[in-house]
Amino acid sequence: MPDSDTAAPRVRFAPSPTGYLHIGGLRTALYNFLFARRHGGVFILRIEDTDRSRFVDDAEADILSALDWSGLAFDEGPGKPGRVGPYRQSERRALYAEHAEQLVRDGAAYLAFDTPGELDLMRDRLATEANPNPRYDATTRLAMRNSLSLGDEASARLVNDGVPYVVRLRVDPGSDVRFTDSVRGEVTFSTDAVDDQVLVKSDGMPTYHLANVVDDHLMGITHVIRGEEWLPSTPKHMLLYRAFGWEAPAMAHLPLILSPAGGKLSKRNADTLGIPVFTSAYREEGYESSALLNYLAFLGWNPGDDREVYTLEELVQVFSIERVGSAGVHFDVAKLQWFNLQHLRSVDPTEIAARSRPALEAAGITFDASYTARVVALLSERLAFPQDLATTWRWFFDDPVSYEEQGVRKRWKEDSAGLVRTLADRMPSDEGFDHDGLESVLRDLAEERGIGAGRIIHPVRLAVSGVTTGPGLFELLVVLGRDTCVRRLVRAAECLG
RNA sequence: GCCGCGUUCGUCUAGGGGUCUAGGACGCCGCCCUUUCACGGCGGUAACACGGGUUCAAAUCCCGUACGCGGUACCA
Repeated sequence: MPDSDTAAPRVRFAPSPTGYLHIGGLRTALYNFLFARRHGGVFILRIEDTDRSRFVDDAEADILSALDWSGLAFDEGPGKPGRVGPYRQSERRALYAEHAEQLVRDGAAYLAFDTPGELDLMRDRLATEANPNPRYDATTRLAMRNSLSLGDEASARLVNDGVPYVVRLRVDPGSDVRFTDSVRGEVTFSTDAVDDQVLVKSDGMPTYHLANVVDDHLMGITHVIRGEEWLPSTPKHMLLYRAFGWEAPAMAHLPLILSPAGGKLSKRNADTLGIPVFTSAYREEGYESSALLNYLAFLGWNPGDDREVYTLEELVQVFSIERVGSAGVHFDVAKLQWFNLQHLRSVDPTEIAARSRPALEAAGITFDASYTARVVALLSERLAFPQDLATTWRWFFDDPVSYEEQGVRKRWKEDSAGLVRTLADRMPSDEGFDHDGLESVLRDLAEERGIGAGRIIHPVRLAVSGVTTGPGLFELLVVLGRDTCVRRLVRAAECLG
């Protein structure tokens, strides 16, 4: 329906299966998704697997499952055929070859026979302090082995002899390439600074530059939304569109996600700071996908008002590419965790309980769905992650094995053991074992002894939980149940004296 | 080195010439909730990189410098 409307945008997320889905990649996918949904357009997933030397076998499966987990459903892509497939570049080789041939015929590209060794030699020869990275361009190409320097007959002979070659874009210096970027405005590059980019590698595979332009055109992509690392190669793409005589899609280059330590978020400078770089790790750490997406959406974009907590559906309603910022953004786990807390609040306790099961069982706790759900409900907004039940809140499942030292020093007095024992003796029977019943028993005891309620409340909390923090005392006692409470009170009285 | 992009509290940001003694959120700190608390309420800390212009008026426009980031591959 939307794809039959020519006015509807078509966007794509085009990851390379050279690794698992990076968190920055997820954000790029998210912005593409939001843009497509916001404008009633089509969101396409395209696998850019043209680098067979860096190909990772299960990367595509990881990308697919990460997208599925986060709810970024694509309309067309591998396993979801559309009219412009296939959606894996390795399955589109013939298309690139045809187009590369066309460029060569038109004189916009040429054949180059230089071996990797020869290229190194050229760079070594030409490299100076002032120019450490010599380019293969108009200033150097005539000194190299290509169809321009050798002539058509000579190069045809080489091709016939089976000499490997690449196809390079012929970039004419002396002009400017100008385009409007939706997030940065007008951007200009001089063709003097653009090299004769390789379009087809000697293994016959296209490079990203060729494949991306050919596919975006053939797939009817109207808006290219990608990371800023692509900005410097955009002039090459523009030159290609021009050479093919095609209209270029609108461009939007997203600010990069930076590590708090500086630089792109990578395994090296992020993992060590506790910031996972792969999407799957966020799932494993117990994040809500909606919270991750919410956080990612706000990394480089904001709706312009003070509201920050949004579901994916709500983000679709307010997203606009114009409000995307242009400066690099630092990843902040603390804020992500806050978003997670916000999102977890709206998840049903039964569901959270179910999700905590693996962690509880790994901790040796026998899973009890209804009891766990009651604990979750009691903890409500205090619970940051389902698996925290097995750590921070473990005492809801196992008797405390120790008592927080500082808490004992501060709250456990000479009379505590006696008070706790007395309370254990007076624990109401099953019918009276509720919030009010417990409170009156405790307060009566305080009054009887002529002491403040806190004198009993604090030791009791310590006795049953081992710590000094948690939900309201009476509510938690009710959840723990009479037998557990009595047992823990008596035990604490013995241990702490 | 060269090319490009960027620069408002520690972080994410609002701001698009006067309403800015710069607002919000996270974090942090304090107080309150006389039962706790990582919850909640209240309050606080903290920023327009620097230098020149333009203008009656600049965080907002222009130039330069510094700094950061990206690119500079037969990787994407």
